[in-house]
Amino acid sequence: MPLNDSNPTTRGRPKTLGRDHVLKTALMCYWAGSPTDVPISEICDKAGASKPGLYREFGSDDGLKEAVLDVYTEMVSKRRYDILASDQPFDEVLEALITHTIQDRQTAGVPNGCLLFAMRARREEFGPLTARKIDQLRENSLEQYRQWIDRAKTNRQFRSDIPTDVAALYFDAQTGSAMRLQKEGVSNVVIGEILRTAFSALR
Amino acid sequence: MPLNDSNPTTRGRPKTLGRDHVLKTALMCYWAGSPTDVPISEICDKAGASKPGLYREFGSDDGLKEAVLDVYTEMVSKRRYDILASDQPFDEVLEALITHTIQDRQTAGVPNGCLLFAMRARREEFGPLTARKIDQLRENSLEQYRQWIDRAKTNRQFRSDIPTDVAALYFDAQTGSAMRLQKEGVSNVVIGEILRTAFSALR
DNA sequence: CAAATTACGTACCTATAGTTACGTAATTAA
DNA sequence: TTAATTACGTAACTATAGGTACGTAATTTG
Repeated sequence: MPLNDSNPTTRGRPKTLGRDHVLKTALMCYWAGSPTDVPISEICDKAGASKPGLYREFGSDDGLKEAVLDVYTEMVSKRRYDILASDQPFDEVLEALITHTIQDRQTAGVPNGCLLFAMRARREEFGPLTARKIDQLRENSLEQYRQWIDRAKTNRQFRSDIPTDVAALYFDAQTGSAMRLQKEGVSNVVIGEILRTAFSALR
Repeated sequence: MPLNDSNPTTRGRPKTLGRDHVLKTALMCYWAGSPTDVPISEICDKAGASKPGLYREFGSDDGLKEAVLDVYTEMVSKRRYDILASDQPFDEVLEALITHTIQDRQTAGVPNGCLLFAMRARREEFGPLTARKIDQLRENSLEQYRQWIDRAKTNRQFRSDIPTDVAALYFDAQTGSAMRLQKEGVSNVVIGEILRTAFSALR
C-alpha cells in the first residue's frame, strides 16, 4: 500500500523518495547486468536514495524486484503484446515481431537482451514474490501467443497440425534465443536471419 | 600441478582427498541447481571433504568450477561431439542429435538441462578461469558444428545459401532452448517436436 | 629412532549484502 | 506552540560464503 503523491492524507513529513525513479534505476541495473548480482546498495547510490528508504517503499529485495518486473512489463513487454494483439495478417505480425526483437538497442537507449528472459533463467535464485511474478509474466506471454495463433488458425493463416501450445512455446523459445544471442553480442542482422529461419519452419 | 595417485614421488602423508569424487560431486550440485548458488561448504559436506582440502586441490572457487567444466566436457559433451563427427548422412546425424538431446535424464541418472548452457547464461558471475573456460568450450562447440556443416555442404546434404557460422549458431541456439525447456519441466516429447520443427527449416 | 616431507582439518578471518534500530527532520491538526 | 504524524538516513546488526593460519597426523628417508 504505497501512497502516491496525490494522496488526500497529507500529514507528516512529505515523502521525498521517488518511487518511479528508483524503480527505473533498478530496472536498468538489472537489465544491463545480472539481475541477481546488483546489490541494493548500488541501486541506492545510483538512484540517490537511502537503504531504509528502499525498504520502507518495497519491503525487501524481493519486493523491489517484483515491482521492477511490473514496470518492465509496462515499459517493454507491452509493446510486444500490442503487436501480437493486432489484427494484421499473420505474416505481417511475424515480421513486426522480428523487427521489434532486433531493433537497435543503442538507438532505443536500452540494454541488449531481455530482462524477463534473463530473470527466468535465474528463477530459482529469487525470493517468492519475484519467482511468482516471473511465472505469472511467462504465463501471460504464452497466453498472448496462444490467442494470436488460435486467431491465425481460425483465419487459415497458420497450419493446424501444430498444437497451439507447442507453437506458443516455439515462438517463446525462439525469442528467448534471440535475446540471449543479442546479449552475447551477436549482431542483430544475424539474429534476424536466425529468427527468419526458425519462423520459416512454420509455413 | 595436482599430483595423481600414480606419482613417483610418494613421500609425506598420503593424500586422502578424492579429486575425482569431489569433482563429480560438485558437477552434480552445479548441474542440478544453480551453478552460482552452490557454496563450497555444501560441496565439501556432500563429498566428505574439508574446505582447506578443496583449496589445496583447486586453488579457489573459480579453479574448482574451471576443473568441473573439463569433467563435464569429458563426461557429457564429448558424446555430442562424437555424433557430430560421425560420417553418417546429415539427416541421420540430425536425428541422432535430437534423440540424444531429449533422452530421458531419469534413466541416465543425470539432472535435466545442460550445465554448460546454464553456466553460459551466468557467464558474468564467474571468475576469470571459469569465464575463459566457458568461452573456450562454447567456441569448441561452435567449431564442431561448423565442421559438420561444412562437410555436409561438400556432400550436398546441406543447403549452401546459409552461412556456415550462422547455421552453427542456429544449431547451438536450438539446442540451448531445448535444454532450458527441459530444465523448466517441459516434456521431452514436446521438446522433440520443437527441435524437429526448428531443424526442418534447414531443408 | 629422528628428520624431512606432505597432507589433514578445526577454527578462525574477512568481505559483502540484506536488513533494521533509532534519533532526527518536516509537515499538519488542535 | 505543542502534539501527532510521517518520512528521513546514519550507523549499526546478522548471516553467509570465500578463503586461510596453524597445529597435527601420516608417511618416507637416513
